[in-house]
Amino acid sequence: MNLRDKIIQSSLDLISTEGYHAVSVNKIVSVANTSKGGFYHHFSSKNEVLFEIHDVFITYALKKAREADKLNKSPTKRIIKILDEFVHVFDLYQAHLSVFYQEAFNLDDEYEKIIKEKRNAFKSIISSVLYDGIKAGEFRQDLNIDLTTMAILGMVNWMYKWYDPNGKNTISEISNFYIDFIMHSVLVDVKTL
Amino acid sequence: MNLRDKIIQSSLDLISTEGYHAVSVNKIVSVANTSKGGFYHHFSSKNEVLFEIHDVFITYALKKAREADKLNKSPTKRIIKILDEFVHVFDLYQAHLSVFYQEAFNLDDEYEKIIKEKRNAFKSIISSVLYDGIKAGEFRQDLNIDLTTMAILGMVNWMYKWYDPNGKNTISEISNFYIDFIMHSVLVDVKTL
Amino acid sequence: MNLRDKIIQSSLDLISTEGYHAVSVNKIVSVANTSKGGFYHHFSSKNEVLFEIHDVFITYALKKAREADKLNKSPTKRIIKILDEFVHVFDLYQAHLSVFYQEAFNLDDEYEKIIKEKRNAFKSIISSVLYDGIKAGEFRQDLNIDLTTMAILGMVNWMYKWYDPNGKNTISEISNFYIDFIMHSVLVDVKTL
Amino acid sequence: MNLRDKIIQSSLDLISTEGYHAVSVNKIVSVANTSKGGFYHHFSSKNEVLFEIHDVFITYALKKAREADKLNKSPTKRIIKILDEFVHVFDLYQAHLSVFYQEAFNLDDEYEKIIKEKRNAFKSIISSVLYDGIKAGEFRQDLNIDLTTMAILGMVNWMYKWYDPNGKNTISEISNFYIDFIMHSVLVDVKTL
DNA sequence: AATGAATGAGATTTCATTCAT
DNA sequence: TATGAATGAAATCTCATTCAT
Repeated sequence: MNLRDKIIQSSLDLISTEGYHAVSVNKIVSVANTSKGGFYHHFSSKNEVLFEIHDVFITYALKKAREADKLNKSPTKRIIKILDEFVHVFDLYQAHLSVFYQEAFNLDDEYEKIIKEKRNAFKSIISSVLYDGIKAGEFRQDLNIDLTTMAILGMVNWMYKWYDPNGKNTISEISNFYIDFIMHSVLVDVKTL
Repeated sequence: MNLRDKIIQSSLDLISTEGYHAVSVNKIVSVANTSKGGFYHHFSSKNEVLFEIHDVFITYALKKAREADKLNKSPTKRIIKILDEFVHVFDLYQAHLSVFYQEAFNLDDEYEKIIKEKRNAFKSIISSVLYDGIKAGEFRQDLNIDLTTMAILGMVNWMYKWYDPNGKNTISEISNFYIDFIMHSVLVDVKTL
Repeated sequence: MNLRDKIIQSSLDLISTEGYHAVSVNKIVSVANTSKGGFYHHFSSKNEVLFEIHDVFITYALKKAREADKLNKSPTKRIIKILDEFVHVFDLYQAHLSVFYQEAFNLDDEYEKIIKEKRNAFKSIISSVLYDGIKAGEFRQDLNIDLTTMAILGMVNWMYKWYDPNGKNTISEISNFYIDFIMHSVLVDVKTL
Repeated sequence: MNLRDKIIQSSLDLISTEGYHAVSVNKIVSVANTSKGGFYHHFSSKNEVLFEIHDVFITYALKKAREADKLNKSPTKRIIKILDEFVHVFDLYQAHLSVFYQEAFNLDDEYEKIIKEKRNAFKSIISSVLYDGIKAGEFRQDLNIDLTTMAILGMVNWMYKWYDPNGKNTISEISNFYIDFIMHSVLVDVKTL
C-alpha cells in the first residue's frame, strides 16, 4: 500500500468516526505514519482528501447503477437490480457512505460541483426507470416520480445512520426487504412480483 | 424578543445553513447584535446552544407523536395520523431539522444522551403502532418491524435534505404521498385505505 | 455576620486554597451567597479584598510584636516572647498567612506600599531586639543582625507551607522548638536559657 | 540557542518577575521573538513550560544534595557540605527558585506529582543526615528531626524572597552564616565546629 | 443596599498550510 | 519523496467591572 492510499485510508477511518472537523491533519499523518510534508506532497489540501473519499464512492455507485440500468430487461427487473446493487454498496463502502452523507457540505465549491453532478446522475437513473415502468404499465399510473425517487433514496440512504454489518439482518435480507417494501408501493399488480 | 432567544434564533439560522463548525461564536454574536460576554452570560458553551436547538425540536415532535398515538383509533388510523404530524413538522421546524440530522454528532456527551433518549422514544412509538397493526390483522403478518420502522423514518427524515417550502409540492401533498406509499407496503388489504 | 464580612471570609477561604487568580468574583459571590452588585457595593475591586486580608493579618501580627517588645524585660526574654507570639499567629491566622505569603505580589501598587511598610516595621522589631541583645552582652557579639533576622523570619514564615493544626506537633510545641533552636544560635551562654 | 531554549529562558525571566498568571503566552512569544505556533510546536501548554522550569532546578538541587550526601564523611561534615551546596544553588538558579517557591501550586496535577516526589527526596536527605548525626552522637539527642528539617529548609528557602547577588553579603558569606547558625543549634558540642 | 444582564478585552489553544532542507 | 519546524489567523471561553433598575 503506497503512502497516498495509506493517507486516504487513515483519513477515511478517522473522518467516518470522528467527523471532518474533528480530524486534524496532524492526526491523519500520525495514524498514517507519515509527516506533514508527506501529506502535502500527495494532496494539496485536507479538503482534497475529503473529495477523494466522496469521488471513489459515488463513482463506484454510479457505475453499478448504470450497469444495472443497461441490462435489457423490464423496468421492474431493472429497478430491482438497481436497488439490490444500491443496498449492497452500503456493505462495501460503509465508511465512505458515512462521510458522503455527513460531510458533503464541507467540500470546497469546486469539488462539490463535481460530486453533485454524479449524484444527480445517480438520481436520474432511478427517476427514469420509474418513468419507464409507468409508461410500460408495470408501475402505478398515479405515481409521483419525484417524490417516489426521494422516498426510495431516503429510505436506503438512511441506512448510513444505522446499518451494522454485525447486526440482526444480513445485507441481503435488508436488500430483499427494501425491494419488497418499495415494489408493494410501486407495482400495479403486486402478484407479479 | 429577549437576548437569549435572539441568540438561539441567530445560531439556528447560521448553523442550519453553514454548519456547526463553520459558525463561530463571533459570527453568532455579530448577527444577534450582542457581545461574547452576552453570549456566555446566557449559555455555558456554544454546544449548549446546539443542544437547545435539538431539544426544542425533538420535544415538539415527540409530543405530537404521543398525542397522535394516544387517540383511541385503529392502528391504521393511528399510523396515518402519526405520519401526517411527522411530515408537517418538517414544514414548521425546517431549520431545526437540518441541524438535528446534520449536527447531532457534534453534541457533547451529556447533551447527546438526553437527545438520544427522546429520539428512541419517538422511534418506539412507530415500532409499537406497527406491532399493534400486525396483531390486529390490519398490517401484513410478515412485516419486519425493525426494518419497516427504519424505512419509514429514513424516507421521511431524508426530507431534511430536499424539502423546500416553495417547491413543487405542498407539505400536505407530500404527507399524503408518504402515507399512500407506506400504507401500500404495510396494509394487508390496500382497498381498505 | 454582615455581607461585607461574609465576602471577606468567603474570599479568604477560596483564595487561601485555590490562589488569587483561580478565584473569580463570580465564585466569591456564589459562596458568599450574594451578587456582583453586592460585591461591588462593598468593595471597589477584587484587589481591595485581597488587601483587606493582608491588612487584617499584618496589623494583628505587628500589634502583638509591639506589645511583646514593649515589655520591660531583657532582650532574651523579649525575643522569646516575640517568637512565641509570632508562632502562635500561624495558628490563629492560618488562611490569612497562606494568602499573605503567596499572593502579596498580586497587590496593586497603592495597597502593596501600605503592606510593605507594616511588614518592614515588623522586621525592624526583630532586628532591634537582636541589636539590644548583642549590646547587652546576652547575644553573640559576632552575630550578623540582618542575616539572623532573615533566618528567623524564614524559619517561622515557612510554616505557612507545612503547618497543620491537626499535625504531629501542637502549636506550642512548635513554638518551644523554634525558641530553643534559635536561642542556641543566638545566646552567648546557652545554659542561661 | 534553539527556539525551545529561548522560549524557556524568556518564560523564566518573565514569570520570575511578574508571576505565572501575569505572563501571557503572547508576552512570552513576543520576548522570545517567535509566534504562538512556534510556542505550541515545542510545548503542549503554558503549564508545561512552568514544569520545565521547576524540573530543571529541582533535578539539579537533588543531584547536588545526593553527591554531598554520598561522600564518606561524618554526619557533621555531610550536613555542612549539603547546606553549602544548597545555599549556593540560590546563586546559580535565582530566577528558577522564585518560580519554584512562588508558582508550584499552579502546576497541573500530573506535573505537580513529579515535582513533589523530587522535593520529598530532597527533604529526606536532610532528615536522614540529621538522623545519622543523632545516632552517631554528634547531634543533640533531643532534636526533633521533622521540625529541625523544616526549620532548616525554611531558613534557606526563604532566601528566594530576599537574596540579591549584588547585596551586602556574598553567597559564600551567607552560606557560612547559615552553617554556623544551624550547627550551633544542632551540635552537641559546638567547640568541635 | 442589592441585583444580574451586559460588556469587551484578552486568555489559552488549535490548526491547515508553507518552506528550507 | 519526505521531513518537521515555524507560522499566524482564528477558535472558544473567562473575567473584572459597569450600570440601569
